Amino acid sequence: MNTPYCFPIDGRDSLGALVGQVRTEIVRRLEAELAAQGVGLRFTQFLVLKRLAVSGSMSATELARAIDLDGGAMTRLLDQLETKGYLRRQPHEQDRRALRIELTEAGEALWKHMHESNVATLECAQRDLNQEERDRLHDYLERVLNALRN
Amino acid sequence: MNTPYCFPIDGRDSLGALVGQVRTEIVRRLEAELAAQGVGLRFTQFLVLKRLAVSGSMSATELARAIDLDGGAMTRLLDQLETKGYLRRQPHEQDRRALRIELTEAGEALWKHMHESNVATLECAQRDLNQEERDRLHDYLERVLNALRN
DNA sequence: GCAATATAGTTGTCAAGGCAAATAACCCAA
DNA sequence: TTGGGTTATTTGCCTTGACAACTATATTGC
Repeated sequence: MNTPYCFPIDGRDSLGALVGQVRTEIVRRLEAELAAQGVGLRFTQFLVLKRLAVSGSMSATELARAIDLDGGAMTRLLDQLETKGYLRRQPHEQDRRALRIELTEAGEALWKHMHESNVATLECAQRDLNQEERDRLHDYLERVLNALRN
Repeated sequence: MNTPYCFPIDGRDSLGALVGQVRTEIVRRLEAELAAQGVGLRFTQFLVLKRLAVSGSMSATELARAIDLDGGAMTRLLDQLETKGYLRRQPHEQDRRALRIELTEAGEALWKHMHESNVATLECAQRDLNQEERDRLHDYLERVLNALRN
């Protein structure tokens, strides 16, 4: 019997589409949480401030790699956040090409404020997963990421 | 003893950043696979053709919702894929406002060709996960997605 | 030391996609 | 049936981010 067009369709979304949707929803939710707190920041801006708050000052390139963003986009993102007064470009001690991006007092204070939104969003996302499942999800995602990056 | 600036840092990337990076890498890998096959399509274009091939003809809005894309972006995406000859806009039988987007023969043929790239990419991504882990990863992601969407 | 190469940051350009407005058509209730 | 609200598609406008070119500085090989 001839069965044309018989692909192994699993009805499920493929991993690419699924992680894309999860990311979109996390971004949406976090930006909404921030807006509810009166903080008008986009997800990427949030990531920059978070990284600086968590890991401390670093160069623009290190920052760009840390949040997986293009260097050109980083320049303009730093412009925005510097204008808003949340960070400063300082000269790098060892490398005259590079910068040392550091949070201002206002940036530190903002992060303390945004931290709640961050926790709330992550908690909401993982609401239906127990601790063991959360750990496994994280583990699986990191293994997938490593596999993709070889 | 005073411990200023002691945030509960877990060293790990938060879920939002992690899924974002996974998605970026999957997109990158799939587009590279497609390019290696001589197919010059972007990830989103691929998603549209895949959805049509898997689920059959549907309206532009259904398509947009299925791949989580803005309606305006969908219009322009359909323009591109129609110009390339992979799909057709047909009038909708029941609803004169709507369209019935259907694959052309060329579109069907292209999907058969691209299917391999899709499988290869997913296999690469999940290379280090056994079947049980793959199922769990999928399950967790869908639960996270449902939690985020309420 | 010096030439060749690599890296940091900036800028211009472009495509993708989100949002809002406009138009057309549908649907429901009075 | 008709008026109000909703939905489908299209278009304009705008922001984000990728890529490439450029300058300045660092590093490496000889």
